[in-house]
Amino acid sequence: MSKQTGPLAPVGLSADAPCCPPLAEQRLPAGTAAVLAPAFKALGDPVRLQLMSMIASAEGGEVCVCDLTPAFDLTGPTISHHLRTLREAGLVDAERRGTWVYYRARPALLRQLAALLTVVPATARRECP
Amino acid sequence: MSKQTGPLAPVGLSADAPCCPPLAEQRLPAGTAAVLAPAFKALGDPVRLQLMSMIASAEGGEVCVCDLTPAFDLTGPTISHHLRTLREAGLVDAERRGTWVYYRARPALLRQLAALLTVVPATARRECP
DNA sequence: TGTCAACCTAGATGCATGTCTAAACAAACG
DNA sequence: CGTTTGTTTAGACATGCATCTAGGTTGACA
Repeated sequence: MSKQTGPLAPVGLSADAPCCPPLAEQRLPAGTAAVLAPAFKALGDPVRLQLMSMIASAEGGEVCVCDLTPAFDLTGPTISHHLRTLREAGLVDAERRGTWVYYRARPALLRQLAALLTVVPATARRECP
Repeated sequence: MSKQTGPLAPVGLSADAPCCPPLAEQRLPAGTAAVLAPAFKALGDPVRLQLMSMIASAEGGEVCVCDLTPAFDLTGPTISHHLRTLREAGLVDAERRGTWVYYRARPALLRQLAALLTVVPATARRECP
């Protein structure tokens, strides 16, 4: 295969569940767990968590790889590998424009993960307006 | 991160940040990433994600291990290993009462992870109090 | 006290992952 | 057309992890 192995894995359920399937409210089906666990796993590395943060918080919504690489004491290929992991998890998206490649976050899946983790304990219920 | 790598690592920053340090708003410091990444990694396995859901959604806030084990096609030791992983990540807490061991969720860290993932798109900015 | 059940620990094994170097590919520039 | 720079792929190596079987610990109960 000359091109890509897993370009933009569409995750399968990001489209129809935009906001709130909370984890603490009912037992997670095995299928959903199998789909979402890889996303958590992708965030389970300090380097990738920082990369994700740098991409998500970037001005204009995107970052050049050339700005990401020098922020770590790692080689270019290693950063590229971590970016690919984030890409295959559906957390980011890449686009080449001329010499440089730009990464941007995919908020749909991020929102889904956040909603899943949202715990609303009965003792101290707290709502965002 | 100069603490211990031990069993119930108190995560070190769960107490003072109750609500909203969003990932997409500023770059995550390396230290914070190193502390939070293990929690995401712990959730990065389908079995543990389901265990976490079963614990967090349990009636009365706790579950007996004897109710968790038969829900999977895995041996007892394997379930115990996964529960230990969740425990060492600070996501759950265990207590022995008589013959059985009960697990309950620790909402502080869960809230922190959820807040971190909260994406605040510029089009619909949303602020917590 | 002895025995049984629930749960955990120890050690082994095969697969996955993080990192590197070397090399390939892509785009710009002389 | 060749060279230089940015980025990804390929392959290798060491470490980590999910799972198992076997054995240990704890508590209840006759």
